[in-house]
Amino acid sequence: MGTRERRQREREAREQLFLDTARRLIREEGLMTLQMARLARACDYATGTLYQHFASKEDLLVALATQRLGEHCALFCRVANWKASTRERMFALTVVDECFSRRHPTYSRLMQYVFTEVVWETATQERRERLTAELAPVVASITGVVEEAIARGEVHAGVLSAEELMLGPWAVCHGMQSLLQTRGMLAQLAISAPRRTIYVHAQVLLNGLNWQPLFDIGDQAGLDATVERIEREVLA
Amino acid sequence: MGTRERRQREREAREQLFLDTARRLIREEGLMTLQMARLARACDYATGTLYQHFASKEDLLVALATQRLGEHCALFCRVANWKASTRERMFALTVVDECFSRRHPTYSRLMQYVFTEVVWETATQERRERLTAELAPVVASITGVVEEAIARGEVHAGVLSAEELMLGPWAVCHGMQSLLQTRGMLAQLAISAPRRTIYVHAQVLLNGLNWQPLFDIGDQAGLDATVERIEREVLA
DNA sequence: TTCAAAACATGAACATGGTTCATAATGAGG
DNA sequence: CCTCATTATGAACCATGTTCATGTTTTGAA
Repeated sequence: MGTRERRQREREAREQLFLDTARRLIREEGLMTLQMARLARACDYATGTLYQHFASKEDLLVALATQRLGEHCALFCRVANWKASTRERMFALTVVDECFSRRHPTYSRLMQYVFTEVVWETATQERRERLTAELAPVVASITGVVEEAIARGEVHAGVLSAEELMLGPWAVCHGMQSLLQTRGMLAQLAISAPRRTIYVHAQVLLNGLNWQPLFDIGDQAGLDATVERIEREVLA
Repeated sequence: MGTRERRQREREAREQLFLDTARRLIREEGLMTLQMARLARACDYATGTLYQHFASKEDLLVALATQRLGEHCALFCRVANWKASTRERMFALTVVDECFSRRHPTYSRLMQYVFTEVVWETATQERRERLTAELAPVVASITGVVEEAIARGEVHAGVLSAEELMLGPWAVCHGMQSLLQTRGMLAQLAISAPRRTIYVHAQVLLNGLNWQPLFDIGDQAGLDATVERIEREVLA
């Protein structure tokens, strides 16, 4: 008698429906106009039913972010296990991250909002933990790449731990995207090729770490080829 | 007869009172509990009076951010005009930024929130423009440093424009601070010395750009001395 | 000094939208 | 078919941002 299980499955399917619909509404009408009552109605459920799944609006947003973050982290893990040099893998993280953001335009805005004090502190502890839990495996994977590079002598960590070391590429990638997406910033600066700028600076940082084999920063064609190869082999 | 002027001055003083009190309330009780009615009451004014200064709550927040951003940019301009090598000045930007964030702990959280779609799009166009206007001089100053370095042959821009080039150090600094302040991130990673990590990566990036004179990344004492000197000479 | 008009301050009323909960509907087990 | 537990419902509730009719103050001319 699988009654219990069937109910459970139905419940999960409904939760997914709420999340998918919320995502659609956000995509179509923006984050700020998302309304709990309208979301429930759009799914043909009452408001109260929605609240059986999510303790608050903030909770829903964190859940939404967690789901996409899961996909995001899965991509990173794939990069970490990619058959390529440690240097290429480190760079591939940036490429993959940039492509993921481009494929999901509302994702980074949602993330930015979710990590805001106003949202984060209002969400349930459980939701917050479930989000941060997504990070653990990816941190482990990437730390693994860094440690492999250190062991092979392809990079010299110096005073930094493996985790402190990987924070650099992460910061370049995250910071650059954050700046470029901030309205009124791109207008201020004359950035003709934002993607290329991100990639170049990612390579610059790795060169600065003396991560072997060094990349010739002036080699535009080589950079394009590398990016193209990563997209082909990792994002297929 | 300076009646007109007196009224104007009183009006500005009141606006400042609102802003200062808002800042205090945010510092004491957090961003999310800030209430317009309570803020007005705390200043011994009616709610409506507050709305004669700020079109909405979001407007108030943008105004608040603009004010601090003004101080922040002034510091950056001071760095740009500091009597030191271009390399030292570029690095000093990171140091000054980090110190400023530390001195004003609620500032970066406010900024993060203000640049959120939900807040930014809700604020008046005028307020937004006034905020972005603060950036123009600082972008010009720093671009000037970059161009000076290029002219002196202390750095080779390659395919990047001066503005694209300066985006790198900016992104490292901003991205690193953003990551470190994101709750549940620091817990995940074992970062023992966040400040040092920021500084090292800033130097790494500049080395990667081949920005002369190169810095010995392993030289912990030299780094400390440089930071100490910047704090003394620029932040005095 | 007086007074009409303009400017301004007030805070109760309003509007919006997140959240709850009394009630109704459902369906499982007997 | 009945009973009871579980779940769905959506109108009512509540917190807060915003407005606006009203009262007050200031201004400048008579």
